[in-house]
Amino acid sequence: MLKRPTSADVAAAAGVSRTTVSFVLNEREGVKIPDETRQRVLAAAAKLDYHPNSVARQLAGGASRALGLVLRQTPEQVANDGVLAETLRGLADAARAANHRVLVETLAPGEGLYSNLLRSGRTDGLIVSGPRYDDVELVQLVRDGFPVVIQGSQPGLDCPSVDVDNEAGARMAVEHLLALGHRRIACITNAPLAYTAASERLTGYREALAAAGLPDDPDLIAEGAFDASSGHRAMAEILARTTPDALFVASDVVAIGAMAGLREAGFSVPGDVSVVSFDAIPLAAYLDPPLTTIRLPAYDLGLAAGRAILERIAGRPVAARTLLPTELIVRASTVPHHGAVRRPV
Amino acid sequence: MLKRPTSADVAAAAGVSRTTVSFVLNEREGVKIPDETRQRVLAAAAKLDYHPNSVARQLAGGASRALGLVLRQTPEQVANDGVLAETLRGLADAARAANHRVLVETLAPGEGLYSNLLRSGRTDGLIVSGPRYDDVELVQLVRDGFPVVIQGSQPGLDCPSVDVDNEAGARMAVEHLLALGHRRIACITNAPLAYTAASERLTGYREALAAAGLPDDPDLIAEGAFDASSGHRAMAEILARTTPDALFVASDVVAIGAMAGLREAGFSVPGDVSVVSFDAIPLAAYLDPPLTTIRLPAYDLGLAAGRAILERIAGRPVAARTLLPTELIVRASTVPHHGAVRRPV
DNA sequence: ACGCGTTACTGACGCGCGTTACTTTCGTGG
DNA sequence: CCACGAAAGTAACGCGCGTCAGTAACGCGT
Repeated sequence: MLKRPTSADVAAAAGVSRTTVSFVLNEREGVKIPDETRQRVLAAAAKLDYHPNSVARQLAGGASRALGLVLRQTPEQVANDGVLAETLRGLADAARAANHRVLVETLAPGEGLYSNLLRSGRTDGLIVSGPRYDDVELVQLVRDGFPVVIQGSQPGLDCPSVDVDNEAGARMAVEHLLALGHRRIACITNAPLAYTAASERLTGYREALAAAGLPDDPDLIAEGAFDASSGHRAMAEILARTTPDALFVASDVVAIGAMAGLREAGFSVPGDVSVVSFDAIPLAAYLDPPLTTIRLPAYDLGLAAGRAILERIAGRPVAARTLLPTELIVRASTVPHHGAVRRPV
Repeated sequence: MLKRPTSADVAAAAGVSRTTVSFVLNEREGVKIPDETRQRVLAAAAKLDYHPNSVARQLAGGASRALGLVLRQTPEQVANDGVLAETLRGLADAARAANHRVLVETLAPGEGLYSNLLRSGRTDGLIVSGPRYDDVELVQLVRDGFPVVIQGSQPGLDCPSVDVDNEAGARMAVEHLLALGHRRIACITNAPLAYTAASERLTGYREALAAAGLPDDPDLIAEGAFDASSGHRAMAEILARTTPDALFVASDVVAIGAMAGLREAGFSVPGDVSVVSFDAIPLAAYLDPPLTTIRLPAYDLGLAAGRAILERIAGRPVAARTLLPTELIVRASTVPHHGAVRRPV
């Protein structure tokens, strides 16, 4: 592979100085370049197939024009995350609009040193997805004043965060079940409660019940953990204790496992148990039955996170917390309650 | 935010030259540094919280130590790709093992200029996922000798590619149905046939039928297109023409739509129609019925692609084509054929 | 003829680091 | 006592570019 042309080569070919080449190619304002010269430079650059070395440009300019996305999740979480690709797309679009790139680092909890991405100047800012409370590196990074945006939430950390409104979404889901006349409404979380999204969604569930004057019955609650099998297990736990007439599962993927559990126990959905879940993965519309679910605007989430970190990098103030609205999508997995709770066949 | 310390600062603090600092921190071989000096340098670096500026290092070293992943897919494809996250994880792990990073560029077909990633020296090599035949930039890039690896396949392009063995996988799926006694086996593709993965899987289907002495009946074949709704539509097309007793769908996601179509038409799976699909997304095990499917080793695919591009960057020869093996996972959606084809209720 | 402003450019430095070639010091065998 | 080599370390250049201060040429009014 032949050596790449440099701006000096272009300068020589155009018969001008390197400085002039830089001025022309960067369309620098405040500098007058006659059209004749400009054309000569552009022609030379085109003829040589010149592409400015962006690494050198970064060094000279002091910014890397790259955003780091740190996935602080276990491999299982990543594999089961139905909306990660969409979020990434939103982030990439936000970055591209500002002439930045996205650098991805997948790093399971416990693994360290992702902060090198920032401290080494490889990225101008970091978006951290799904951090845990015990993320010491992150705390230090924020304390040192580096541009960081959390995707999700991390109470107690003085750092802007972008998230979907989990609480309102969950409340909306449960209110839908209440409006249909259901009263014994179970809840399976999307993850262990150490995850803020999980505890927020559980809070939304409880708020809706409380607002309807219903008691908070721990028998109706079980913990899921990202994948379908956890939903299956959680469902079995609940059914061993009691029989709900409706179910809120805080994740479509977990809901699929939960519904499998219901089927095995002889319950039909929505005949015996209405089910509403959360996320609105594309598949949800094609399950049997099609899932009523809360739409999580994944693309917008990535876009908002990208815009937030770009603002922070630019030194502009950013809202401490951005909450994206959710939306209820009613499908066939929820139906009105009909009198007594049905018994399994 | 205070200025980051440079190697000169460390040198001053340790009372040595910048060169020595570089030697110590990079553990350069062939250079003897007494332990006392080494410790002094390391201590100074630690005290100043020094992190080498990787951009400067890239400039000096001539390599960016970054791999570019270009997603040449439509937003719909990305959203419905159940294994993209896994592939990305494999790629990121491969990169990390070689001290590289992954830079992601999502670029729908038709949009241009992703080649800047490479030509500007921002990345050392590119992995292009799902390119189309008319990708002029890609052809030019390969012709110019830049390190590129295709994830998928692109016949006619002189460039290493890494893919799953689609043909063998599809053959395995159909052979499984044949072994169960099925004879009227329909096929719904995962994508339009312009996509090589789709046409390869269709070829595998045809080969299996031919090997069993069965005719190639076009009535039994329909085209899917990435998402569940396309599977639903394709299923309707087939059912309008004929009634199969088994079905091979070249994608789990599309299969979910197809099964919804079967249900609507009054057929049960696997009672009336056995279904086997492709990809083995995590959810497949929890559907109703759990799907028999061909496992696509997504993580390994990313890992292999990463290793291949790293080899190419290192200047070592790379196999023109790497095919990863698939695996049949038998679940409840396939059962033995029982005499006559059942009619819908 | 002279001063002054404008136009059209350029020289040279700095970004932070890797690296080569060189210097200085010291121990040692002859 | 001297030559020589190893040990320990350094000065200086280059990577490719952005950018500021500066300069040469020229027009113009007086």
